[in-house]
Amino acid sequence: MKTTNNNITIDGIDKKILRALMQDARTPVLEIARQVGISGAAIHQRLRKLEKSKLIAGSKFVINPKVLGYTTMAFVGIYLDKAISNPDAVKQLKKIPEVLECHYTTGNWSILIKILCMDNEHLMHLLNNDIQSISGVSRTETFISLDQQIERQIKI
Amino acid sequence: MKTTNNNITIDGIDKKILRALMQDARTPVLEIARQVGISGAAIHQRLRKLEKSKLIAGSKFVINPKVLGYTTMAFVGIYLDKAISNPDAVKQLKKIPEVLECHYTTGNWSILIKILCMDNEHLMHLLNNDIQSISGVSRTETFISLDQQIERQIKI
DNA sequence: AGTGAAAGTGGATGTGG
DNA sequence: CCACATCCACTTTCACT
Repeated sequence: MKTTNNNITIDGIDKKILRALMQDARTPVLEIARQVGISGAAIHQRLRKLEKSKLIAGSKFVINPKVLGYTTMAFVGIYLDKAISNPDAVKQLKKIPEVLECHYTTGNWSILIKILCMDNEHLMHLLNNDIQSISGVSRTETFISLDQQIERQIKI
Repeated sequence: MKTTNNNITIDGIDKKILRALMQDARTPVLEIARQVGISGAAIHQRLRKLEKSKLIAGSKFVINPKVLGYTTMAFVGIYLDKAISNPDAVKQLKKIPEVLECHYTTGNWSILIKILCMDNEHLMHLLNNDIQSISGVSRTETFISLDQQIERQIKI
């Protein structure tokens, strides 16, 4: 029931605390306390330990982009000329708000991005006008996600 | 300054509220109130409206997997035999906790997954023992993410 | 490490502008 | 749609175990 890495040891109680907060960051400390059977103050102490260990990176509100009309997600593999450095390309990609993830990958492409658009037309527009126009981008390969069937964090 | 979609209208104040909470889900309502210059009660009313519209999907604690020793992220494109249905394969993939995302994609592959492992050996083990062994999986292509340079939600 | 209580702060709500 | 005031719940801290 214990997991040890990088000078941090988390036991079953820590895991229960984390699991509760990973589901809902606003779960009251006292409710977690009731669930695991120790006092609220103890939960609080453990949370401070977990924050100090940097295991807890923060908390985020998750918004549903579909409500705003963003319905088309896609992955785009990007080939870069040798002339351009990866950091320069990433700098340009950061300016495109629809780019949600950017990875420096092994394999065919230099860069793999995840991008969220309103619709196919929007995607096409971004590919042609914003991405292809970045200097050093020679070619792209696009994979549209018809359905995201799994979305989760690592299991604690 | 106004954005309208799917019967929901969010103005500049709503956007400020969302931006604050997307950064840190535990930002106190009263602090947001101070920032935008209206009362806490008004913020609260707007939050109820946003929740009702389903724009707010929830809140999550974000944990840093590196602290637990998960340092290798990869994307795996999966080819499926025509014999196997996509839902059946996804059902198997859900049982592998290291699989964080699973997309039904257009293009070469049937499925694209994002996977988080301790190291290359762990990745190899998962590919050979867990993923390749799923019935219907004929072939995979793996792209290791050497560095994730962008990670964010859609801009409000 | 954990408990229990005390003190401070923020969340939730209803009334009224 | 917002402000103010109230009440209640939660967080945070501390002395003690």
